[in-house]
Amino acid sequence: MRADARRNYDRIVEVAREVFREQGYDASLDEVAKRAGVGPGTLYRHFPKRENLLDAIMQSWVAKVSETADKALAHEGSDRELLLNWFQEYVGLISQHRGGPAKITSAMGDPASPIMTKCQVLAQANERVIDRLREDGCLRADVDTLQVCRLVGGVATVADQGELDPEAVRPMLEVVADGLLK
Amino acid sequence: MRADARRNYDRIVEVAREVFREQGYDASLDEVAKRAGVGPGTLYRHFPKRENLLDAIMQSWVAKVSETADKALAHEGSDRELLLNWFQEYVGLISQHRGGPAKITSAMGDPASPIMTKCQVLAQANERVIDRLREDGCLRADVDTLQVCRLVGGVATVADQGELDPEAVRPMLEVVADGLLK
DNA sequence: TTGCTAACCGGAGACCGTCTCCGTATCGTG
DNA sequence: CACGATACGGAGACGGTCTCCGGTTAGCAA
Repeated sequence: MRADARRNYDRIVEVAREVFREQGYDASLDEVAKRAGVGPGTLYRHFPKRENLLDAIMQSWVAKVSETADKALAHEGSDRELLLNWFQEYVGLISQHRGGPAKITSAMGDPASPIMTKCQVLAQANERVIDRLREDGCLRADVDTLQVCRLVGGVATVADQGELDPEAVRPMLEVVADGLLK
Repeated sequence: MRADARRNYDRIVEVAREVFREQGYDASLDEVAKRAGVGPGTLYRHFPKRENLLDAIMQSWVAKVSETADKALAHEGSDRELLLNWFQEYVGLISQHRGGPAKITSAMGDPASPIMTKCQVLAQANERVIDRLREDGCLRADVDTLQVCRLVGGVATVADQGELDPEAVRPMLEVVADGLLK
């Protein structure tokens, strides 16, 4: 990759992160290109689909995911608190910008999506937490980890679309947690 | 309202119902106008915003909602089965076309949405079921009916966006139900 | 340094969906 | 039948997506 291409690439990713945070995942890509000081052509050559751009943005995100799961697993307290705490972190991780929860949750099971592998990292982080609780024997028998992702993703999605604040989200996560625990 | 206006109005609603069913809630409105044999101007005069059209489409829906709740309440069986059955019906009601679950669930708490009153009907139907179970004393103390709508709506939303089949939805509804029941 | 070529840029513009404006046509009443 | 109120519909402005290709530049080789 040529140096100027590299510069533009990085610039676009940086700007896109900012624009998505401000305006959500539906923001105009031409706007991103304009702010990055490049033509639309340049943007679309580097990122043919919107999701490719999202993929690049999420590069640093995967490290944060694992790290967050580690912290959650180190949590002192009851199983319920551990699970609930993780769920809240999970919601935070996928709610970086508007439209994120829906996008990430649906990409999780879509092999055609460029961000699927990144979503898998999240799914694996979740699995680590679930497995830990399963070992403790406090989970119901038939708990499927992908289902857990979908449930928590669903809560995050409605919260995102309804612009709910975290205080309204917590009780919903409690219901999900209680439904999973023995 | 003039007779020709009435005719066009009805025609548009009928066609829109069909198009939304085929292509989801994001379908092109010009396409709807074209199929209905009217100009875009006519469509947008009758329905200034997309949601006004949805509102008209849902006219007959409200009756079905109450009816469905009645049937669910008449259900023979355990409390859990009653709740689970209602949840499944609920998901079916809001999943008539792609994009429906998200739209309806977020409109429920949005006073600016033209379809809010219709969503309230659904919320009230849900409340009837929840109240009935509360009377039976099988629900946790702090169950909020709006939260229940959001939870089930969230499950329906991820199912809609991930194109999951009903068999994948059921276990998620079970988790929610179990989290609500004592 | 210079010259060359593959790699890259960027903007004009095609395409699509939303929505408006206003000249024209139609209804239905007197 | 005539006339005013009402409604129609299509041309077109607008904004977003994405492509194509003539022009430019980086970086290497001599």
